[in-house]
Amino acid sequence: MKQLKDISTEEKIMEAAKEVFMKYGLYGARMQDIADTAKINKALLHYYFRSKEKLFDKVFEGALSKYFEVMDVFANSELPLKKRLFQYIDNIIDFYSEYPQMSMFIIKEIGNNPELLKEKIQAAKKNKTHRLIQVLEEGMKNGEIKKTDATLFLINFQSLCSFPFLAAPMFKHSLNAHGKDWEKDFSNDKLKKSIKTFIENTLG
Amino acid sequence: MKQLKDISTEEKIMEAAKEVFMKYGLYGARMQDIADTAKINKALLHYYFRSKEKLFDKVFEGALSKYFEVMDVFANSELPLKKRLFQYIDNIIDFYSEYPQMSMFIIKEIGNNPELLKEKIQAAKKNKTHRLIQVLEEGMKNGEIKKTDATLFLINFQSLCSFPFLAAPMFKHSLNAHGKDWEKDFSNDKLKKSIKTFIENTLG
DNA sequence: GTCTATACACTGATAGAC
DNA sequence: GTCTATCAGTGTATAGAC
Repeated sequence: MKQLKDISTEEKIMEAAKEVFMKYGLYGARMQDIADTAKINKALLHYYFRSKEKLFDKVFEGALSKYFEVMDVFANSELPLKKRLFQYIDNIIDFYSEYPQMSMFIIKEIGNNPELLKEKIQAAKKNKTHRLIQVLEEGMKNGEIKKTDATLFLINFQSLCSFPFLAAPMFKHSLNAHGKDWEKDFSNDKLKKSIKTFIENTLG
Repeated sequence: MKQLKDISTEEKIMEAAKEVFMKYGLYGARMQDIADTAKINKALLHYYFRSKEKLFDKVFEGALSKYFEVMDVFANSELPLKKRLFQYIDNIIDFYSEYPQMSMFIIKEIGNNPELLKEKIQAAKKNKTHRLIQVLEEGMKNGEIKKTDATLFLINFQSLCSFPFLAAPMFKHSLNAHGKDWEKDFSNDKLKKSIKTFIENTLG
């Protein structure tokens, strides 16, 4: 059984590692930077996690499962399909709001090391995205929603949910630089509503 | 006046630098990696561009202006507003198709160094996004398009155009892993059409 | 302009005191 | 478990031959 003290330091490291790895990626991140952020010594990083790669793996694994665990709520529900989609929108937007860099981090690291990470992704994602497409196609078959390209719908759907948080820094600079106020113009509720409208228009 | 030989090597470096910087970012990229990619010696990098930072600046500047220059086509045209939007969609999708990492690169680097890059972004973007919002709001005023939140529309619009290319590696793995064929299921034309449908539904 | 050799700082990682 | 000191390897950058 772990002691409270152990958890504290280990989790301090994990939190710091998450922050730094998400910002700079595997190769760009510096162990010193992680240690400073966690307010501990560099050597402790190697004491808890043997190497940079191992620490990164832990962070990446955690990010992946959190990322896809939101999809469970959607897949397991017994609500009507469109209600499930709406609920999923609420959940995923709230999730991104809390972890704005999550999506970017996963995409970027997968893009850089596709082979290395393949198994992890598949393990975490199994029965997630796949099930969503399946459910969509079933819903189209039995007439619950309008017929459309399920894959393309999924892409558009994920785009609308994810990109605003990825590109927030850019939007912020761009809008603020021209007198517009991002904090005022953008809100999670507005975004949710607009994505729901997209669903209504696309799936009827 | 530059000689042809000079341009050749300098551009070889720029191409290689673009590739490596986009993949790993400013801090993750290695000069050796850039030199290898350009098939030249490491010392030559410093001969043409004095430092890593200076080389990065050149790459980032080029990326930014290319990224926003696509918007010019939109802003300067005298076509009806919706036709301009449709033309912009065609252009930006073709552009991302050629430079899939461009959007990610800019977003990521702006996110990491907001202060450092502020002026460059503003210089490159001036009268671009701003003008687009302006044009949209004018179009709503004179009844050419349906009234809606211009900022939120812009976010959704950019999301639909950019994210599919950012997340392509993830989508690819996810779909291929479950029997679906990304290369078959996804095409630029399908994406263009779906975004145009979004425009129709949103702006009437 | 292009290469080799090298200076010098920084990085991940380990040893050893406490 | 936590720290300081330190090593080997790699990184950016420069000097100098051709």
